[in-house]
This record gives sequence, structure tokens and C-alpha cells, in this order.
Amino acid sequence: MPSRARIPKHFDLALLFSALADRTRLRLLNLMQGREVCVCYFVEVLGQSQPKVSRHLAYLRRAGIVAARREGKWMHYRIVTPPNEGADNILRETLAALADDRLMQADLNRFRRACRAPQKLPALLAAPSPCACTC
Amino acid sequence: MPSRARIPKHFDLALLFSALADRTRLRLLNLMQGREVCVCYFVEVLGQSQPKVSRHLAYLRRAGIVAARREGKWMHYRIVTPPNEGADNILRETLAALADDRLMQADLNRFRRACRAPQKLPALLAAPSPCACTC
DNA sequence: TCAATACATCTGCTTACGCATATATAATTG
DNA sequence: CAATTATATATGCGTAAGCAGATGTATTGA
Repeated sequence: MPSRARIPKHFDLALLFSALADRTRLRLLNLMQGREVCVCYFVEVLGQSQPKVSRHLAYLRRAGIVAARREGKWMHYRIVTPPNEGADNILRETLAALADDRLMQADLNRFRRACRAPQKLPALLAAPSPCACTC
Repeated sequence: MPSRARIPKHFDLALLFSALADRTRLRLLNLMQGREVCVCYFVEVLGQSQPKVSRHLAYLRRAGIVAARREGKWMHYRIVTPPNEGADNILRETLAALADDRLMQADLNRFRRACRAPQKLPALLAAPSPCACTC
């Protein structure tokens, strides 16, 4: 990973908004609110294909909104704070708005259910402690 | 296909972000902060073609972010408040972030200069009181 | 080896742009 | 006053670029 020097004063807001301008990516971000989430859980909760989820996560990562951490076979994603204050505020308001959305709340319910009973979902059987989640 | 009985407060955040995910549109929005602006001023200040500016304004209008008012031959655009509280907060933070951007500040300087001396810009000679601006 | 994830590639769709033209209003002219 | 012209803005159209979806394959680690 190239030690990306921190973006100085200029932050491409249009790029940030491009990253946010997709319902799937908003759902991913919503699930990451306050916790780190494993890709396999995204796939399970959203019911989307793994490549699709992976590409959207890569998109968010390129936009500097999320970061990834490897743990063996699994990749865990989490939200990171943008270096730019304005972008940080926008992201914070966005996450707050998502929390008010019914569909997003439904996603969270499915996520919590999966966390509580991973043994019911074959794809999650081997995953490490479901996630570093607080569910 | 959830036939959800009522989602009155639902607002398509992805659509809002799509509208914001373009540098030209962000520049247009920035110029409209606190005032109504005539299309001819956008063209002059941004140095972009009139059809291009017009299209981006139409995009913002379809997204419910701006509204237009006709005054004779001229069209004035202004920012409107989204009906959704979350969207409103996001838009507010976005405008605040734009105000901190150097390029955006340069645009505003050019705009104020044009407002003070429209006689120097042929395209603005006949325009109605430059704009309902406070420059 | 297997399994989770990343990546390459193809197709279809959406969008932005430039160019030309259409529309709407105002001003001018006969 | 009707008709023409001029001006400001909007829109159709063709092209190019980029993203989404699907599928197959490569890489990585237990």
C-alpha cells in the first residue's frame, strides 16, 4: 500500500458525493456505523453477490471513506474520518440521515439477527467472531 | 417489491448525492449561497458554455435542490430547502464546506467583480439588476 | 487442498459534453 | 398593431467516457 500522504487542504467533494451516490454503498456505510463489518456479513445481510459488494467497498475505500483490515481470510471494513473537516461533517450528517431510513433500519435488524445466530447461515459458520460488532 | 403502506418521509439520498457529485454543479450551488443568480452570470463567472450551465441547472432542479424564477428573458436560480430533514442538514454542511474551498472563493470573487462592473461584460449589459445579490 | 476475497473482462446503461436548434420574451420595424 | 428580429435560455442529438451487473479466474491464507 503506497503510504498515501495525507491530502492537504484540497479534498475532492465531488468524489465524496460520487461515492455516496449509490444505494448499495449507502447501505454498506449504514451497516458500518459504529462497528467493523466482515465482507461475508455484507453479502449475507444485503443478499448481494460477493463481487458486487467487494467492488462497492473498493469504491468507498478509494474515496477515502472506509478502510480495510485483514484477519486471515476475512476482510473487515470500517468507516474512517476524512481528513477534511467539511467532508467529515457531511459524512456525519449522511450517517445520521441513514439511521432515520426504514430500509437502513431493516438492514441493521438483519445484521443483528445474523450476528446473534451465525450458525444458521452456512456462509458465516467459519467467520471469525461474527465481527467486531456490538450486537 | 415491498408494498410498504407509507413511507412519507422517504427521500432518495442517492439522488441528492448524484446531483452533488459534479464539480460544475457544486460551483453553481456555491454561487447561489444566499442569493438568486441569473443564468447569464453563471456563464460569465464559470466561463462555461451556456448549454452546459443550463443542463446542470436543470439537473439540480430535477433533484429538488434549486428552483427557477423567470423575469422576462432571464432566468434566476436559487437554492431551496429539501423537505427531508436529513437532506437539509447534508445540503447545509455541503454549502458550508464549499465556502471553505479556494476555487469556490475565487468564483465568488469573480462573481462580485461582475456584479460591480457588469458594463465590462457585454453579455451582462442588458441583464436585470445584475442579480438579486448582496455584492 | 479449500474457501474468502480480489481482479479481469464483457455488455448494457447512464451521463456529460459540444453542436445545432427550438422556445420564449423583448425590442424594433413597416 | 402585426410581423420581424434579437436576445436569453432550454433541449435534441450524436459521441465518448464511466459505472453497474454478471461471470470467470487469480490470489491469498488456513
